Amino acid sequence: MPVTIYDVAKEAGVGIGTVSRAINNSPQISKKTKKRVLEAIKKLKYQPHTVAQSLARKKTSTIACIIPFFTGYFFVELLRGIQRRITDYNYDLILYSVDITHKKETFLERTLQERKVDGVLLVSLEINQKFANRFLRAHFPIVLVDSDSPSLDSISVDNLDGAYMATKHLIDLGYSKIAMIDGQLKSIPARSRFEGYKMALEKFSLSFSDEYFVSCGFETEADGFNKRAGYTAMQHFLQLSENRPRAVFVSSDIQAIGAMEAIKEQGLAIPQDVAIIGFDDIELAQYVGLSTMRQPIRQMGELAVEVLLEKISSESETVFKKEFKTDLVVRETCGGCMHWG
Amino acid sequence: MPVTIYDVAKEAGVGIGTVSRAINNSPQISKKTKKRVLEAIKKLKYQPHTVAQSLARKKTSTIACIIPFFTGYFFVELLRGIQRRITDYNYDLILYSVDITHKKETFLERTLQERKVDGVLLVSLEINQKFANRFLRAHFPIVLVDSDSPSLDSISVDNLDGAYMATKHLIDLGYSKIAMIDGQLKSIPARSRFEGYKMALEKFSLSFSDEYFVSCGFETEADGFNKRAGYTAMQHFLQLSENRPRAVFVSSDIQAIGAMEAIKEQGLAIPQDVAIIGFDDIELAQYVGLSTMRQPIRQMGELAVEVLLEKISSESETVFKKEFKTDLVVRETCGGCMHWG
DNA sequence: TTGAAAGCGCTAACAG
DNA sequence: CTGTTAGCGCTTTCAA
Repeated sequence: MPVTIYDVAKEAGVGIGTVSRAINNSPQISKKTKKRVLEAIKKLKYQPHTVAQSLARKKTSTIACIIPFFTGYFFVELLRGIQRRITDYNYDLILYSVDITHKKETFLERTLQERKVDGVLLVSLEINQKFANRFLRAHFPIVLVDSDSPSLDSISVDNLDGAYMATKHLIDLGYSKIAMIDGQLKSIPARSRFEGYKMALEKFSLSFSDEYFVSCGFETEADGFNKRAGYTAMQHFLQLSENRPRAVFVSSDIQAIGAMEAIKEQGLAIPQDVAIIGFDDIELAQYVGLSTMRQPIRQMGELAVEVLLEKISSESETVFKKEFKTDLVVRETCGGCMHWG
Repeated sequence: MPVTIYDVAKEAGVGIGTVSRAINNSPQISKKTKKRVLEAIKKLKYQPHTVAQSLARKKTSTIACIIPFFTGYFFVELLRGIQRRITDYNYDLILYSVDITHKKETFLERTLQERKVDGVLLVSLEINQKFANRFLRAHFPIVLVDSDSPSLDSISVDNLDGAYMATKHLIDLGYSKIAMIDGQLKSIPARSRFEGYKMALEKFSLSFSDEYFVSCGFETEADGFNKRAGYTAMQHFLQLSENRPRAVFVSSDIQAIGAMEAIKEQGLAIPQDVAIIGFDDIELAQYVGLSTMRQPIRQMGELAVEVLLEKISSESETVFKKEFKTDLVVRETCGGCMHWG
């Protein structure tokens, strides 16, 4: 039923090789015959069969993106950037979403083995050395986004710097009892943000106190970057009553929103009683007036695709590293700078 | 370099057909040889090449999802449902995201021609009869989600009923000057919601007035279901000053949020001066206390996959139609029912 | 230039 | 049950 390259060849009175040359803009074909073949193609409404092409070319024009779905806005925005570039380059995107039942290892294994995609984008997920090596050995292109690993390409955000700036913002505003709510420390971004926080304290001669730091390690389900975790962590600080921190740097906006709920539930005001600064600049942030550190999410997605496709086509061995900076977005939750209606 | 079925056959001392039978759980193979083959497979770390399988089987175990990216939460939630089921069934999902530069027709054409996927999920997008017929003629499975077309499978929401219930809720609360802000009327859901609104007015003997209806038709970029459209539409109503509506049913939460901003900017209070009810129940809704009609988004996604895969495997010709109902979620923007802290 | 033929790696029909 | 063989639809040498 479907028309094949043989039908076209017959119609045009040429061999199938010639048809192939015509559709692949091979220089090894005369203008004349090419024209004839193209006409036959149009007449028969022929379309090459992608799967057959993939098999013959050993290339699928498809990449995989392995991504955790819990991250809400960050994920959507990143995917938007990825999609845009992917489509520009005429590639296809297979989406693998990691959740409680479907682990990242499953998908890494799958992409590595099935040869259904030419490369993979691993988003916000760590990769262990064993897998990293397997990708390297197989010369299977992979780029990490919002994550990092020494021997692999990666596009990330300078979390340490962002956390430093956030904490510094609080200090600049005059706060000194500054706490931090972080994600699970097994997460690299979480660790870097912790470092940035401590670095800022140190730089401005404020001492770090265990009491003022919660890492949401009790959240086993995910990475701790969720609303409930923020809520619970904040309750911990509020129990300190008069000793409670007057400002807290929260490692993600979604946690910050949970924290804000806890504060309001205690009948306390933001920022008068407790100031809050988040991280991410998710869409919700502007609605609740949350000051935060913005990540250039879309750009990260676009760049990731560019790097991956470059890797696929060039086979170059150099590892690519790019670290974006974050921007401070001042809104209402830190006080001090309130200059709007 | 990569190990093929021939290597396994040689290692196990059998023919390639036997190897194929072993990996495809064919009943036509003895336990004994199967065991031997499986061992050889393990020893050589053999993995079937998906692309080759696809070509031979004429089946790709992949489906496409064509979806507009502007819909934010609705989209994420739906995709979550889709992903879950897709993974359960061991299928892959290729994502095509429609935006200003990349039109749905491009992707419909692509899926239809390239034979890279076994079926397609068309989300929140209309399909014209010409394309519908092409899919039908090609026996190419397609299911519409949050959309409809007479001859194709579809999973949608009872927008008319939802709009009716929303409007009725306002009426029950005692409002009579009830306006509506809708998306572009070229959108089917927008039209149905308009019908539901009018039907409720009529049922309770309130008269419909042009002045109290704005369809965001001036928004050319997209479907009008966005924040700015809601903001602008609400400004229109507020210009009526004392004649302004006292309640408005807004066709989507995101527009409702824009409308709420316009109201607050005028120094008016919600719901005291103007009550608002939305549609969708996006995540933001709960943060701003927006009463709204909830759509069972995740379930729609899951069902869509089930229906599509069923269609792919069974070749049945019966068209499947499912219409979910919406649920009223009462929060703070309509007044009357405020019974929480 | 062009046609013929040999794969790409696998499935499935066909003999035995 | 199992091996052999003929495709699946295309790309790519290799001669001519």
